[in-house]
Amino acid sequence: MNIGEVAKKSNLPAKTIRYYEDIGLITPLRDTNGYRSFRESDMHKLAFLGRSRALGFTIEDCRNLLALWDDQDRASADVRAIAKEHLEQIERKIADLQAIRDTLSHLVQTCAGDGRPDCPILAKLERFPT
Amino acid sequence: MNIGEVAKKSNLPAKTIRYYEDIGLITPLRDTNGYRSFRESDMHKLAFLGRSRALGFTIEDCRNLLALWDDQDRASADVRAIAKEHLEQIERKIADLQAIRDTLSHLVQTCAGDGRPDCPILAKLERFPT
DNA sequence: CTTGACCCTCCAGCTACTGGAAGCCCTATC
DNA sequence: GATAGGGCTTCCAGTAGCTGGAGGGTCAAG
Repeated sequence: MNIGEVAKKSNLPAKTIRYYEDIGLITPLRDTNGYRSFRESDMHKLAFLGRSRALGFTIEDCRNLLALWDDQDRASADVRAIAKEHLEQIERKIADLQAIRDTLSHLVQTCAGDGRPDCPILAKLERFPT
Repeated sequence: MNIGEVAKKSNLPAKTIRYYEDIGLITPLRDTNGYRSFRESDMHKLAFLGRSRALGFTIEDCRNLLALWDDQDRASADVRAIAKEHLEQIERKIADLQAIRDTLSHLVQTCAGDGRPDCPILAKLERFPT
C-alpha cells in the first residue's frame, strides 16, 4: 500500500504518517522506486495511533502504549497506569477550564456590549486578583 | 524598575517579559547600561497580560484587548465580542475533554490493572470506532 | 579585587504537526 | 515520443508561547 491509500484508510494526513515514521513510531518498507510500502501491521499501528491521539494521549504515551501493545507479556497494570495518569490530567484540565469559563462568562454577562467605552471586562482584567 | 523586580511583582518570568517586548506587547525604556527600565504603565500592562493569559486568551487576543484598553473611545461591544468568542471556544474544549474523559474513565474502570496481559484498554484502542 | 547576583543578546528546543518548494515516478492520452 | 496529471520523495521553515543555556557585561558588598 502506498501512503495515499493508507492516509485515506487510517484517516491521517500523509504528512502526519511521514512524521510518525520520522520519529520512529512506524517503519514501513520501501519499494525499489523509494515509495513507502505499508504492510497490514503498519496500518494497524496507525489506526491505533489515531485512536490514542484522538483520546489526547501524547506521542510519548503512544510510544509506550504501542510498546506494551506489541509485548505479549505486558502487565495490564502498566497500561492502566498510563491511562489513569492521563485521565487525571484531563480532569485537572477540565476543572481549570471550567473555572476560566465561569469567570469569563460572568464578565461577558456584565458587559453591556454597546457603543459606550466603559467595559467591565477590561476593568477586571486590569484589577482582578490572580 | 529592573526586570527582576517587575518579574516578582507581576508574577511573570523575566524570560516571558523579554519575550513580550520582542513581540511588541510592551516597550520598556532602556537605561544607559542597556538594562530595561520599566515604568508604572509597563507594569500595568504586564499585569493585564498576566490576567488575560491566565484566562486563556491568546497572545493575539491580548494584543487586541490591550489596544482596546488603550483606546479611550473603544466600544465595549468590541471587547465583549473577543471575550465571547473565547468563551465559546472554551466551552467547546470543555465538551471535547468531557467526552474524552468519559471514554477513558470507562476504559480505566474495565481494566483489571493486574499482572495479566489481557487489557481492554489496548483492545479498544485497537478496534474502537473513531 | 573578587564574589555573586543581576542583566544583556542570541540561538536552540519544546509539541505535534503543517505548508511549501523542488524534483522524481507512473499512467494515460494524443 | 511528448506531455499532462497526479502521486510520491526529501528538506526547510513555520506554527504558539514560551524556556533553557551559552557567553558575556554590570553593579554593590566585603
